[in-house]
Amino acid sequence: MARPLEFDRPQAVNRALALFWRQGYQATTLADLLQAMGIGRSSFYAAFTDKRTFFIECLDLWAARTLDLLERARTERPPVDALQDFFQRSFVVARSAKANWGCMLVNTVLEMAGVDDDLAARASHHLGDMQRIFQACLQDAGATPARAEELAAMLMLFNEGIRVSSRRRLPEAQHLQSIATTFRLIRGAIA
Amino acid sequence: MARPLEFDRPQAVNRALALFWRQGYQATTLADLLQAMGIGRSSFYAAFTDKRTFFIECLDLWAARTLDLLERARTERPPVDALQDFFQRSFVVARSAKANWGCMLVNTVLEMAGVDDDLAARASHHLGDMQRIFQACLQDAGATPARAEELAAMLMLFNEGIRVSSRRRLPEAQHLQSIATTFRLIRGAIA
DNA sequence: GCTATTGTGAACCTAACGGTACAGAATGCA
DNA sequence: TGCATTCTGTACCGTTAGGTTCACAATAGC
Repeated sequence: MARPLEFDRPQAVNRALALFWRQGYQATTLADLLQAMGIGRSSFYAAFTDKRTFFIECLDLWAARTLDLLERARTERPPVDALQDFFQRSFVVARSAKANWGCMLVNTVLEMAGVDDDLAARASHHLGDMQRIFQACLQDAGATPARAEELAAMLMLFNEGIRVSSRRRLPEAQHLQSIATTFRLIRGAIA
Repeated sequence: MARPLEFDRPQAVNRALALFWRQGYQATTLADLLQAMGIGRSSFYAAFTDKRTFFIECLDLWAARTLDLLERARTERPPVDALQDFFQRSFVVARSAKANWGCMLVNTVLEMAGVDDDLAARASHHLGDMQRIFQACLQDAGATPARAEELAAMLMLFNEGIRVSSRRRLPEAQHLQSIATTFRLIRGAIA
């Protein structure tokens, strides 16, 4: 038939995702995206419809990867260790990649609430999925369903908080300390 | 000499502040501001220099009011009650005013980090001031300085988290529950 | 090698942004 | 009443945003 795509789609999406993650939806212009992805305007619109649709694709991808990371950890370690590792790892990885941009879902909720409620709701929905995995882990660790639900809610609150805090360029030791303290409490509350 | 200002400056600032608080800096256009404030373009630029400068004025005002609220509560109630009331009140007020827009400082940190780092740093600085009051309250309540510092950090994390959570339009009971649970832990950790 | 098909780069479009210029209206003072 | 001062409404400006158009280039099938 005709020519194949000339650019590496997954790679281009990854580069754009990093931009959206760091700068948010509004502050990321099409020119930014095109330069980072190394493609032209028409290729972009042919492949991704428009900026907003593309942002949703990136957001969903970010969520899927994060949930997958969590689920994978759950099969490899004791459930609470998996959760604690999930938080710690997100800081270690962020530091080595110099990509301390928090949680894209949290960022999106705060940026878009009151501006584009559908986008905010979508991000919020993904956070709900995350919280459900938290709850499953805690239940696996022996918490009663009611207790697991309560602790999962607290853990999500902690997640939202530390992702904000991590964008404030505070000493990193504080964050690791907070994680340690929080999980000491969690472990105590399960028993 | 000449004419006095024809508009009510504090009122105009309040109305603009509400817009910035709800929509953030980028999503709030000059046209939005002018309409809400009920003034013309030239009056705006004569009185407030430009959009960014004006945003800083609103941000600082929001912070000053919040810190004042906190300090005032501190003189009227036992220190930990004052803190707990501060959080609870922010939800009660927000509900009655249908203004559940979280914390303008948290919103700004997340919106501007990586976009306008000076603005983000300014908001972060105000959060630091808040945290110092948390710490003072906890110390007044009998915590050792080291313990007060640790708990104040956790309380700031909780603040950042619940302000994100409050923009997700979740059932409000969950938030009041979280406040109660958190302060049960705090009180336990002081003793 | 010819052609139908499809991806691409560059020029272009409209709308909206933040910000400025300026004429005129409203005041205080003589 | 006349003048100097200053605040305000409106028109305007350059820039940039997201999005479209279209001619051309590159491929696969014959």
